[in-house]
Amino acid sequence: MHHLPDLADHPARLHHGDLFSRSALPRLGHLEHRVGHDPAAIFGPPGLHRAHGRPRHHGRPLRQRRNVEREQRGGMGQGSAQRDEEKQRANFHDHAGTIAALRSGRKRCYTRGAMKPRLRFAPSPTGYLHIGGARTALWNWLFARRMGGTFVLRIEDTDQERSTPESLQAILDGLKWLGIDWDEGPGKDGPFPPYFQMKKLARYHQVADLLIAQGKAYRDYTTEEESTQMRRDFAAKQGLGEKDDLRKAGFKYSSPWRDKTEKLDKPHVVRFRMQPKGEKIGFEDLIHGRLEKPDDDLDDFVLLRTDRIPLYNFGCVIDDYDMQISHVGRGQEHINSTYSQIAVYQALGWTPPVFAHFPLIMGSNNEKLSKRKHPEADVMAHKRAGILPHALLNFVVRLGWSHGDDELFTLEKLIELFDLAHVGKTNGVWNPEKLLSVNQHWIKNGDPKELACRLLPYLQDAGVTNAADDDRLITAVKAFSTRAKTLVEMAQSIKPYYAHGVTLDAAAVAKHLDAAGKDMLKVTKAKLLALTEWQAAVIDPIVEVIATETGAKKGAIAQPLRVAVTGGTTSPGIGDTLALLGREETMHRIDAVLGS
RNA sequence: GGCCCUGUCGUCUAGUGGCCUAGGACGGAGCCCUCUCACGGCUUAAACCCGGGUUCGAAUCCCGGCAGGGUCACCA
Repeated sequence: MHHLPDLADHPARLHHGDLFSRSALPRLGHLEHRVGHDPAAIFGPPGLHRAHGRPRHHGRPLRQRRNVEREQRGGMGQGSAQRDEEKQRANFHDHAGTIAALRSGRKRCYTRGAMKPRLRFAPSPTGYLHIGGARTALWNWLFARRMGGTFVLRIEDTDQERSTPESLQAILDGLKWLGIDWDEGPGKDGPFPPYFQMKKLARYHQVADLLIAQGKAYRDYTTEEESTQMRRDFAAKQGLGEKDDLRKAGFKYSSPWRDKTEKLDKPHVVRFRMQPKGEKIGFEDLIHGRLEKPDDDLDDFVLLRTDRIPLYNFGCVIDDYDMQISHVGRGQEHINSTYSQIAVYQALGWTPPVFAHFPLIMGSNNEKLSKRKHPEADVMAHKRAGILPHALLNFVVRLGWSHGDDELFTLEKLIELFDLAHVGKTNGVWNPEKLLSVNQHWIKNGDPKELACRLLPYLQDAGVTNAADDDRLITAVKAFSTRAKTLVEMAQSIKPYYAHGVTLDAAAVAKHLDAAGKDMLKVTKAKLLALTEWQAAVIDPIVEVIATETGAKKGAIAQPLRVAVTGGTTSPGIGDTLALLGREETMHRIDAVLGS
């Protein structure tokens, strides 16, 4: 069991003692006196999502659709309960209007007035920042930035077994490295704290009690032994063995406490009391359109564990509501849990946010990219491998999203161009070669000065201690910017230029430094000695001059020199190479070969 | 197995009924440039899962197969 401490800079102005204060959670003030009453009185009229403040723009097709629904249900005006439901449905369908607007490129509904979208990234601190999580964060962040909305970081630390402070730090570090910042969250006070789920347990309990009071949830006192016994009984009846998967046989848990209301002084979980009407339950997804399934397919899932800690499907709903999240963008693996969450929203009379379920990122084996099977799933592993943060962002943003034939984007361009309408539906496979080529592009086209700064730590790691963030390094970066796919590679390439002397490659020597090669080297040396300046621009012509004077091929001149000063047959242009080395070191290496 | 989602070159993708003889990018092959290695430029091979419909016309709409993925916890 771990306990997550506050971040050093997290204001943490909320303690359990003031959890119910007005300033902290406005609605909770009334809640205390009104448990058991109509939720509308506590939470405001159903169907009015506070994030938007007022009903949305009513598009004509939608109105028509609603009218059809009304007719099907036999007209309107049958009492307030039904009107509320009507209202709620109407508002619910307004999301479809938003979606239509968004998909058709009309973003006015967000840029005009107070309707700024609020998005969030809600990782659980149970490991490093995952590449899939990073893309989810990026897309949400990009959308928020583009629309002038708010990006919230919420920590879902309710898994007490696996959550660790180290993981939290790792995730924060990963986001920081990528340059994804947040407007509200750890270390950034916002209007709807706290941003750690473990700090608002009382809120979840309160909502759970409300649901129980309304018969929409129940206390389930079934012990673990009893439930395993139920499974065993089922297996026995079906003639299944211990190892058979009960799900495949259609096992469905059914609690004996489902319809009971007594409150016992015994440990229990709180379960949602699913009340299927034999209808479809579903939602409009920004990416997939209408998504639905039969409501009797859902079971009585757990809201609160025995230790009173909420489970994902519960905490998530309450937080998204409390934080007034307007759009939930998350991975496709959450589609099936969304149906359960919709049921909670409906039970509470809350309008759900707009959902967007992103395609998954798959490993080369075409399985969901996982931390265990795919080392490349770790964002920071790419930092260690010498990938530029922006290159990783550029690569990952295109995995499932497109802007015509464009592939390379600056961050500014992404903020300008990113939209959910062009997020695709199909899972994508992680392609390391492409990442490398994107990285190379930004190494090639990045600011050499910035690159030099970034390169320094990699040089340190490579054992180069005498490099500094100066003109020489910038020259080196320029010389190798078209020759390195990663910063690690670049550091390796640059390393020999910061050493004294060089190890000669035997094959290279045999090929280029035979007697003739050495003779040519002497000629070249004499020309170099005569130089008053030491720059690529004056060194390069020497090869040309010797070639015309002696009639030798340029290769016969440059290669012996190259082998002598670099030890091998490949390097940047000979002028750049010598300039980088400096006159003194160049002469030292030539003399070492000529033996004088 | 139930339910849910998805099928365009090997991979990422463009494509929203005629601009498609299906475009771009990575990777592959080849050529050019060239003092080496790169960069760059050019060329090239490579895909609409299958079968039915709707339509004058389908990669695009509908249905059925098939295939892949996801999900079925007191994880998130």
